[in-house]
Amino acid sequence: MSRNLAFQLKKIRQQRHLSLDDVAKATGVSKAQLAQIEKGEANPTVSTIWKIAAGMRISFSSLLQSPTAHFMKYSSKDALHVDEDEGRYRVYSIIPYNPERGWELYKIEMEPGAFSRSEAHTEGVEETVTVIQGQAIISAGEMHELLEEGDTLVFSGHQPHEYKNTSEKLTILHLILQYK
Amino acid sequence: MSRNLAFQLKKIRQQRHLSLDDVAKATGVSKAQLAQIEKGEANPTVSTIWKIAAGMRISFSSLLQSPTAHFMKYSSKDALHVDEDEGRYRVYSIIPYNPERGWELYKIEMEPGAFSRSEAHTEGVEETVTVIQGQAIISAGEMHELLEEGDTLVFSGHQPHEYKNTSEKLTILHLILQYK
DNA sequence: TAATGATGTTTATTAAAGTATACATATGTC
DNA sequence: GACATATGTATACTTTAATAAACATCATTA
Repeated sequence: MSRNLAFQLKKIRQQRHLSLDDVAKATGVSKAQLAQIEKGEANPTVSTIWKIAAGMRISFSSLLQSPTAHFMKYSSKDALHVDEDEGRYRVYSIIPYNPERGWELYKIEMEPGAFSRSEAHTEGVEETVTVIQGQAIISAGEMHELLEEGDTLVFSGHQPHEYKNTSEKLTILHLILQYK
Repeated sequence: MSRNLAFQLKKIRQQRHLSLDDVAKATGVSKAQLAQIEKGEANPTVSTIWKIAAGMRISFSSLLQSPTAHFMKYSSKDALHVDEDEGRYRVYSIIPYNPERGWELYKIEMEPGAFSRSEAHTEGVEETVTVIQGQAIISAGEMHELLEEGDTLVFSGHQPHEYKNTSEKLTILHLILQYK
């Protein structure tokens, strides 16, 4: 996060051939703090960000947006997980939510017969479920669907919904939660 | 600025029927701090904003954007002004730059014969000049234009440009500076 | 009516953001 | 080579963001 700021500020400053003193004068933010920010070692307040954006005549987005390409590994070893249905329904967070991205990815393991029910999420949540292995019945509101290996279902999460493993083997799902 | 945050956070929290304790648990930000933020009495750090956005599953923009309608008076009495050409060329800031808006508005007063030259601004600046009273010659790069009362000229500010009052009376301009 | 629980506010403390100053390092210039 | 200027870095200090815990307020229920 402060990485973005660090990168963007330094980039803009150098594009304009300005020194830290120049920026300090233009924005009213101290040189020391600007240096910290550019090194990604600072955690500035909104008022500081405002002063920088205003002084540099740029928008927030151009300050906060991530540089460009990512190359980021999420290890399954680090994946947090939550159990339901007495440990027979297990949810692993693969990619956690990120305000820039707007969605998150889970892996779900369901023992034979395992079951989970979710209350309606907040408005504007869309669920995308893919069956990696096994099969499952997904219900949302009045709708029901049997999904087999390779099948994917998309539905609105703002209604109560259920996941059930109807097969005799372990079922594995990938679940993408997209927030409006 | 923290006004926006205050408004949006409270709105989202209430829409979802959550208490401050709920949000504190979901975001990892203390209840006291959340209360301060909602009252607009806080100046949170980016990491705090990140925690709120991530925990609430919302984007930055939805947290930082201004509520809706404004109703804001900028008094000419408060307008900062800068003089050039020995006080015969006067610039008044009417609406200061604001990162959300992306542009700013100036009033310029030029005594007869008054003159001002600007070096090239940073890339992506667009100037829009309207003659309120009198007349002026605007030059930008190789181009020249005589503007009379009611005329407006739009040009890129990333080249050296000049303003000159060629009339016998006080000339008044409105200048909008739009940043990319 | 007292008690319980849930919610927001206030207060005291700690951790860190922000500033100002001095320091180091380079790059000319006489 | 000494001096001056400009630029980024490190240090000491002040202010304040953030936390945790106690407190106030209100509703619901026994």
